[in-house]
Amino acid sequence: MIAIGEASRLSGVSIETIRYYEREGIISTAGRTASGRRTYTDAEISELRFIKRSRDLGFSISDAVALRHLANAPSDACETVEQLGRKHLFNVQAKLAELQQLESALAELVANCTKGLSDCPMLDALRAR
Amino acid sequence: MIAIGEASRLSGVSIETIRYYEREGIISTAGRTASGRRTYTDAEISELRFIKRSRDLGFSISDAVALRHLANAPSDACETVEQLGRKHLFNVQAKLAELQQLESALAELVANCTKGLSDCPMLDALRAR
DNA sequence: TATGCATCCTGTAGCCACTACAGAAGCAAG
DNA sequence: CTTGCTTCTGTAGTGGCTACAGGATGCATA
Repeated sequence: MIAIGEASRLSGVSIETIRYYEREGIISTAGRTASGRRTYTDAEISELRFIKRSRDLGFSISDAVALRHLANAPSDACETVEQLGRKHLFNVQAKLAELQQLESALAELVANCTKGLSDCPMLDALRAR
Repeated sequence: MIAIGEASRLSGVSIETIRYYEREGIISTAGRTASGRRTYTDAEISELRFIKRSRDLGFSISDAVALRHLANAPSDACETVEQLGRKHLFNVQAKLAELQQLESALAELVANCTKGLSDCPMLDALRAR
């Protein structure tokens, strides 16, 4: 019988988060012992791991849930999965581009710091133009 | 006399956010007309712009506030500013690396979709190993 | 003067996905 | 029986906004 602590260790999802997932209906409701402690089956551990992997790939909770449903669907789910994946990849690439721009802007500002072009080039940049 | 709507247009900060900033003590308290509407001076618009630029560079609100204080400090603030900048740049670079990893993992998964190596390679990857 | 529309006000609740308690109860080993 | 670990429920907090509801004010036009 798997308790929540071991479920957490096995899935990589924290105890608090597992309880949160259950509360929010993101995963199925765990069984209980006579004294009220949650128990988990292997299938439920897989469920947790599936959500965890999806989250680690940056999918939102609702996407993760959708993917899980698709994983249990009869078939022809693959196309829908691919669409979800492409949409997410697109968003990730957009965020990546944004972050790269930010990085170079910031790197330039920091590099100017040591050059002593003015009193403080970084503050100058932040001040009004 | 600058009203909040124009302050918003001039600074690029939304009206709701300006009010939020005031409520939280992030910017100084705006003056009021007889009927209770907020009024802004040029200095306050600059203040908003400063916060906006800092936020656009990804600094946290508390960093932005710290930078603003440093901008008004007598001098030798530049070193502290540089430290803050470097710390932030470091975090941004870490996040960037993480996102790049995520992007390639996701891109690979999506690329496999069309190859039809299995029923659905993406779902396979999300399922337990 | 009346009307209508834009702008503004306060206060509260919601977003995302957790995370962090407090206070109580259960369980296993020595 | 005690000690210490685990688990329980319930609630509140995080960051940084954003989105209302319901009302007041300001200004231009008919």
